[in-house]
Amino acid sequence: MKMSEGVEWALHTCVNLSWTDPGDAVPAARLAEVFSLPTAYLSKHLQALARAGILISTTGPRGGFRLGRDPASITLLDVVTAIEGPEDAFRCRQILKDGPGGRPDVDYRRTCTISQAMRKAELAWRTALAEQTIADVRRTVEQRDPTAPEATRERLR
Amino acid sequence: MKMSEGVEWALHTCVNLSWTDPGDAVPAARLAEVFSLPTAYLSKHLQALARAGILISTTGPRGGFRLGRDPASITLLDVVTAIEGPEDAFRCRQILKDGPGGRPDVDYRRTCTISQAMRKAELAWRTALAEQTIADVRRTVEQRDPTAPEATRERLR
DNA sequence: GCACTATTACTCGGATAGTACGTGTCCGAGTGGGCCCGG
DNA sequence: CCGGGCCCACTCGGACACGTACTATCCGAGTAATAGTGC
Repeated sequence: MKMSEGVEWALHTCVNLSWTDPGDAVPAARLAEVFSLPTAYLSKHLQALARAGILISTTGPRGGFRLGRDPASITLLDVVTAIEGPEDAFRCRQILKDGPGGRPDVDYRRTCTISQAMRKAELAWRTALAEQTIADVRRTVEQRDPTAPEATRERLR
Repeated sequence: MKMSEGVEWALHTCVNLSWTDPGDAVPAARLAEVFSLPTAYLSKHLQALARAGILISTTGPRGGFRLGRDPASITLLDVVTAIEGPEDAFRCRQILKDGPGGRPDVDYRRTCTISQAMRKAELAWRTALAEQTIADVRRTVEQRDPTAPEATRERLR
């Protein structure tokens, strides 16, 4: 069970973008060079964020990516879901259907006790992610390093 | 981010084994045919459970797998960790090291704010898994289908 | 000086290879039971 | 009848292919700024 490292890239990028002027778009190449990331691959992940409405992409000169809405309304769950997709990590294959007494018309993803237990845990995970926003992260970073906003802002200019 | 389906197999198998006599071992082939699973592949996962001490394996005639300890002391987290490994789904690659002001001697897996936020969520997930045991699942199943214990017991004889 | 237009450089976007991990399978080592033989 | 030893079938365990999903890259479509031109 491995999460795409694109999630890490996406989160850092969103925080960085939250320090720029809301109207200004930053090209993927600029965002990538901050962490020495492969530009094209980061771009691929940013496209996913754009499809989810987290970012807004603009083509042409002076184009690039900018935040699609207020950082306080972008949860970590939003970003993770945009990159990883909406499916749960634990997929109930409903093996009870192939077992004794298995009914083809029953949705064991809901009725199977084990499936329920695993879904309960994943719900706790998703809840914890949904409780934290990009704005929360940004605020914590600023408290630890007050120079970060201006430095990042200058770097992405 | 996809969890191995071996987790599902392992959990069902552990519950089934909890209904058999503690002293009796059940071969992997018998355990597999209950859900029409590929024997060799299930066996591979059961080996992992045995290495973790969740199951005890016995070779030779009348051999097989049996629970290594009381079902009440086997948490879902134990099983998941045995199959999936101890690593977190989110692996901080410490991209801050390659960013501006990155220090090579700093462990950003602990200091990075984003890493901390993701770890917080995974901790919630692990906690939820650790709160549920094989005995809990077994009890719920028995309440819904009182015939399950004896039926399974007979099937694995 | 100003408006319009054609050019041009810039950016995203999806289509295309490479790689690692999860999936699936097989055969050999080891073990315990059961049968045979002798006492 | 009983004990011991040998044989054999059974089971796990690790080593070996296959498929899928993540990683990485490239080139083309579209766009907006810009420079040039005519009025």
